[in-house]
Amino acid sequence: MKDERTATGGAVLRQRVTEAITEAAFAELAEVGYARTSMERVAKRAGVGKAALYRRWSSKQTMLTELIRDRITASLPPTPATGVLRTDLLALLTTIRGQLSAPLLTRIGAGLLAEAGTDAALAEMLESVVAAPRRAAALEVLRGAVDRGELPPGADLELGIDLVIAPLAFRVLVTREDGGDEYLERLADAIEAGLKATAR
Amino acid sequence: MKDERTATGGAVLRQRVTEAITEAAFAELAEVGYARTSMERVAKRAGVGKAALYRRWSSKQTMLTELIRDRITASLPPTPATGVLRTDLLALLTTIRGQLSAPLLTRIGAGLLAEAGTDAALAEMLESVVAAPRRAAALEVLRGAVDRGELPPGADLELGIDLVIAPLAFRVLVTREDGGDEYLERLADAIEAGLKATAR
Amino acid sequence: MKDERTATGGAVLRQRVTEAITEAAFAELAEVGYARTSMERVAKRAGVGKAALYRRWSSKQTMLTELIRDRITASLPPTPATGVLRTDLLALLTTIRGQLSAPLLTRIGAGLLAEAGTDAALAEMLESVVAAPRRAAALEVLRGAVDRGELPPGADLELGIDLVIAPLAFRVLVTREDGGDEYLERLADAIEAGLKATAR
Amino acid sequence: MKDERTATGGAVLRQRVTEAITEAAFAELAEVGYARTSMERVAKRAGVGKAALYRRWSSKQTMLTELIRDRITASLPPTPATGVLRTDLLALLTTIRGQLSAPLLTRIGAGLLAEAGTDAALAEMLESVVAAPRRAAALEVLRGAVDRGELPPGADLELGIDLVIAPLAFRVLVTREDGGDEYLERLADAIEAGLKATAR
DNA sequence: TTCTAATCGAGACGGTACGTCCCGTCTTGCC
DNA sequence: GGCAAGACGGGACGTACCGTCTCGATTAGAA
Repeated sequence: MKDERTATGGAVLRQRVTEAITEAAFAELAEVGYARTSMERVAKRAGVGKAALYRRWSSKQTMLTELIRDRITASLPPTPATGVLRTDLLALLTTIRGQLSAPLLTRIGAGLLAEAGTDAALAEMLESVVAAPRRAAALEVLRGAVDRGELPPGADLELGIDLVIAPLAFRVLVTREDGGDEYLERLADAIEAGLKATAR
Repeated sequence: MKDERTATGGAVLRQRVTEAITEAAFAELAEVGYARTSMERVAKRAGVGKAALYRRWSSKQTMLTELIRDRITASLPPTPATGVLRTDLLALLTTIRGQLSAPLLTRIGAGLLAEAGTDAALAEMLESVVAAPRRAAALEVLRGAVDRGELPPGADLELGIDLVIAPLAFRVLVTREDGGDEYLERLADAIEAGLKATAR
Repeated sequence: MKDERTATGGAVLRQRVTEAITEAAFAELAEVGYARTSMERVAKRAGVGKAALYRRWSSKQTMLTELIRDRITASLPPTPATGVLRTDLLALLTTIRGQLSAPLLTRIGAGLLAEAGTDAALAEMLESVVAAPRRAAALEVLRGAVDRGELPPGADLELGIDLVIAPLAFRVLVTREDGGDEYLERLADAIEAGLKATAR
Repeated sequence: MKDERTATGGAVLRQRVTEAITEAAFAELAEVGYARTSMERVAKRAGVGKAALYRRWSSKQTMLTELIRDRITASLPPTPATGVLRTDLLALLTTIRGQLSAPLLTRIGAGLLAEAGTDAALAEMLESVVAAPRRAAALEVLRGAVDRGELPPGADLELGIDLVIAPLAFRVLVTREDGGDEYLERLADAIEAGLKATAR
């Protein structure tokens, strides 16, 4: 996160310590979840003083938010462009399903969302890092289909985005079923057909 | 929930106290959210000893889970049966949107879900009290449409349920946009057309 | 210290806990001294939560100050009244020497005095509980001698008080020699003769 | 103390840095007292890195002990020798009073003494630098009086030393009254008369 | 004058203690 | 026996220093 040096001489947060903390924090998150992760245990586990944590982040919330954001940011979805809507949709749905199914996310996803209700900075982060890129990818896929004439010009692409993301996210994160390949295929079919019906 | 008398003696949990606690708890939930609601503050706010809380519920989780469950249970969605799929869907979507938009739910919804990741009892409660009835209502609407021939016999009704619930929930709880009437209409159109495309 | 009950029902600081803390605190004082005594260790040693300490005293300083004050207050010097100045002086000096030599006092006396430099409440406490009673006892002894004609009417009794207390305190607390019986006798002689020389 | 050059290279502890630290340390001592003086604040105040302090002294105790010792050493009392006991005593008492009244000493005196209880090196320093020279001066004054026949040969000069130092120290450092000139005169009278009475 | 090694400011490091807040349990005396 | 009040042991929070260590920049004696 930081680690860029200051103007003159001066101390700098050490990469090794940051890495040890990061590793310990994710291990705790995986073991006890977002709410029960404690700074004290993270520090102990990383073999580090509590101050090393607070030198990097101003609070527990900030630390977890930032660590998770960085990890999520590292896995942006590519935008498929096969030239066929159904194929593009399937590829996108498969990618998103894979990212949502990551053990970390299923473990802490809801906790993050909950925290976002209180913490505007976290909410903004989730929007910009998690939601926006996926909405953008979905929008691009749909817009391509409109350009190629696979979807009518008046199709409600905003609704289309919701259809791409919401049912899958719901299934994986809330219902905690995995959404098998067949599910994805039928979802892709439904999205395509459904969107055609939304043209003004 | 309780307030049934115990076996011996004449002592019974007093209704007035239970009500004061309930009121205070929801007030705290609304003000500070699920995670930051503390038993200490609820007791103080209710003008009640902490023991009065623990006499009724075994833990903070249990108390909040139970209180919220009772409140949610009180607002089960009716199953519309107008004889026309699109009308039924619109009615159902409107009802669900109304319930999801309740200030309490937007405030603590994600927190509940997060806690459910750790707390199996809460997860089970949410499934049985929140999800199942709404899935059942959606299923009944869709099944009626199949019976009337509005949907083909092979339509994937499980996916249909997701389409009814997920995009709307996502919009209201995550995106925090309200999903206006026009959104509901297009969504209803997309569900109907989409489901027709899922027949084997 | 406290332990008097509040008006209605209500919790009360438990005597047993207070005693355990007191015992642990004096044990720590004896082992590591005033400055290095820590609340954390006192609590651990007493088998008590830190909060139990802070419920009784608002800070470490306050706790130690109050505990020590109470212990000191319990040992007020009696005022000897044998009718002979030299005998009275010897008795008083012996008593004071005994109290100053208590292991606790030699261990923490200077620390208390140091803290008093910063802490006006402590300073006032030391003055009223430690100094004033001893000054009063000395003054009474000397005034009796004036009344009986053993000392001239113009003798400087304020100086007399200093002569009774200071050399002995200095020897025991600073020089850390004990001031044997012979020392006390010569000191008594010097005080008597010295005071006679201060009459205007 | 230091500032002598090392074997190789050109590096030497820089005088300017040492001076800045010294000045900052005494400023902190004066402001917050012995116990609350922190290395961190001294370094910051001196515009110096913490390492600069630890390069010169091995610990906070050592640093403060050494700095204070050097400052005290600079103000040894001269031994008056007027040929008349009472005059010598008055001169000595006046000098000692002046030194004890120095703002620094009244601020940190008790703290030093307290620390000396734990820290043998500090205790030894105080004895050799503070106490011993003053005892020696007092002893020389008294011995001269014995030689001149102003005091009997058997007079208890050890007690005499206590009488010179203790009441005055007590008044200035503990009672925090100043001991006016009249007090010194009566004290001198009392010492002279008192000592005459201690001859075997 | 150039080289070179220790000192410099800055502050991160692992630790220990501070004083606070909340958990879920326990105790007290009133009703 | 329920009740209000709140003390209890325990654990985590975020802060302040301790004495040590790490950086790159400075500085002054030796070559």
